[in-house]
Amino acid sequence: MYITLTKRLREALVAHIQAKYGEALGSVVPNIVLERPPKIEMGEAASPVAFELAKRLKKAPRMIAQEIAAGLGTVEGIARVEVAGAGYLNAYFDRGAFWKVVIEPTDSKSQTAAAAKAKIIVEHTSINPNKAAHIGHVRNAVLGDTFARILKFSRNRVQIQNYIDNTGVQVADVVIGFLQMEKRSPIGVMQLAREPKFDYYCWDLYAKATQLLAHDKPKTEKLRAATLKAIEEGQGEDAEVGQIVADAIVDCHLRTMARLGIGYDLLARESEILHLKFWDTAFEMLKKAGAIELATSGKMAGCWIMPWKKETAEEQDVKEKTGTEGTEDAESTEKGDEHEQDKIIVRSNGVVTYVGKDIAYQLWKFGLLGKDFRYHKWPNTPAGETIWATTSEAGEAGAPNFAEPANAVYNVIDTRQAYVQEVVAEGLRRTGYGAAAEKSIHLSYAMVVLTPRCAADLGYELSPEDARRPFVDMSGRKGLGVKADDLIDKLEAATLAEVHERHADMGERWQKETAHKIAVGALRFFLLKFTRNSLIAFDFKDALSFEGETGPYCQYAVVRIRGIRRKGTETGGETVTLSPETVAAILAGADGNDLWELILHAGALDYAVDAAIGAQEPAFVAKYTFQLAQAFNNFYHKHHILSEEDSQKRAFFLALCGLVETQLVRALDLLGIEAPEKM
RNA sequence: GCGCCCGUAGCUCAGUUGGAUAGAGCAUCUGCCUUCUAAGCAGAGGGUCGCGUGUUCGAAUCACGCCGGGCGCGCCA
Repeated sequence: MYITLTKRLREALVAHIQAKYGEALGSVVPNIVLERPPKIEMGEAASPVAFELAKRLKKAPRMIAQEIAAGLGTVEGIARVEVAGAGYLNAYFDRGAFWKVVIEPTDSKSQTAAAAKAKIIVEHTSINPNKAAHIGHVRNAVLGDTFARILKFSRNRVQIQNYIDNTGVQVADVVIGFLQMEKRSPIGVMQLAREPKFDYYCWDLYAKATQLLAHDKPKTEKLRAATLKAIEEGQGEDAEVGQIVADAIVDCHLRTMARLGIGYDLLARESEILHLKFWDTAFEMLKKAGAIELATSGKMAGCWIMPWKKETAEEQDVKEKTGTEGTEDAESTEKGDEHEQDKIIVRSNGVVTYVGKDIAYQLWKFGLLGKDFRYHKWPNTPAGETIWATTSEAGEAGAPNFAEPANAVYNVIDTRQAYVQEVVAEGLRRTGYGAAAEKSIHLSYAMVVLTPRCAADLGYELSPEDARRPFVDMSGRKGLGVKADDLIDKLEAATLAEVHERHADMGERWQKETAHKIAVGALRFFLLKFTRNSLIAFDFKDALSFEGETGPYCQYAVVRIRGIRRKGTETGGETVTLSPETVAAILAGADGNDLWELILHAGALDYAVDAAIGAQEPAFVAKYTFQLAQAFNNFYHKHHILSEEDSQKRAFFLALCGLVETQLVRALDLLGIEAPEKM
């Protein structure tokens, strides 16, 4: 609701300013900034636009503000506009009218509007299927899942894809571990893959394998290359074991993520990108468009590369005109070789790199490749879920239209891959799809790292240099990291102990379910409260905290409301109808400010969601949720709802509780958090 | 060396695109459970927004330069 009013106000201001000062301003449209004033006494929305106009009109800002305030006329839902300070325009909402809109249950007509919106793809998780998921992977999945929920809330049609690199080096290393180091047969691996915690087994094996492979480089390079080639081509025991490992690990990842309420629509597998010749098609497109070229000399001779220079289009124009392009003698430039940043797309042995495959995949997402996968239902999905996967065998009927071109694609990938992601987008651009390149959005985030102390707690011996550093990277190769399932287990144990203490009378199953919800709330909120750019230095103490700015705090506010409403319906059944006048009277003046601020905040979820999408920042919704819970707790302590003497006031309080509950539950749902009935 | 990100309270972080007196949580200290669940609330202390110079009515926010930290730059992904 907040966004509706500010939008209306902005439009009115633009129209009025254009009409009144249009001539003096010429074609310049002033930037109408609307902000929240620091105090509620100053209104709900304010604009400093008069300051900007003052320059052009050569008049005092306060004078201009007064003129605007006087001439603006009425705006629906806004009671009045006042001038404050040196020239601020402060708008005061009609509190009663706001309440009336916000308290009405939202109708279902928004559902029909959803169908009209364009399709958006969110790709997230995309963990190499060769080991257990760690907390860094969970940050990726939680960010992607939450952003997808936010997009859906804003009535977009969202398809969630999880890219499975089942033919990469990481899988190859584990295959080497099983076949060469442990001398297992494919059947032996298959049996092992059915055991619980297969992902944990691979976690250790992968660390061992890379360690061993690092010892004897020349020999292992060959072994690795051969294994990788066999896997890519789908030939022999290597490929067989690779398939077994990748599929089983994907199952593990799906189960882990399902614990956190994270699901997928499609598993897009790299093997199909290869086998269905997606790359071959993309390769032709890139060559035809001149996006890539065959290097004939230098160290990259024989490779297909994408020439790459970090410069803007204008700079390129200048270069073309001045003719500084084409200094081919590499000797003269030596280290500062401008080809140093050229990106290899196809290796000299003819094998395409990850970037190439990703370009093909990205082209497909936008419906530009002219090909499609075949699909089948993924077996062994977690209970209640239907997940489709690509296949190169016969497809299964009933798959959603995955080939429908996306209007926008969000790829949730950590910030270290920013450069490679740029290359992928550039690939689209140079193939002639600039619009798709613009809509190809890298939703980047900083890593989750460990404090040296945390790493020590996990039992890892740090090298002296690592111990001196502020943080330690998690590393699959080193086997260093906080495994997702371990952390969730730990959280569930901690919450269960607490729930048991508080509700010993409840059944065991109920206690476990409640503990689970709280654990998920704690973990998801912990990962979402940081903005994407912020490095998370993981610490068990913070992650296991249930107080303050945490998920359980937000859940607790809902639980309190439910308790009140439960007791309210038990004790008194009197129904009191609230008149708009009564509400307006309650909210009027300074006495009503606190209540009004709570209502205002409850009605500003749309604004938070809008800002979150605009900035691609799920943390905004987490912040909103916490603040709403905080505002409610404040209200809760100030007013005793059920013992309120005035029946009109009590009815209002109860209605307000209902409003806050609705909005909190919605906001929490966007974060993938469910509030329990009691906790 | 080049490129990207960051530097805000003791610690961990917000700060919605340049706005009014810089905010939370944790930690510390002081109060509040016979009243709707204390996973809570109220209050206190704690700041040269890394440093400097600019841009302008106005800068934590923008530009440039330093200082300090992280990441990326492989025929890995």
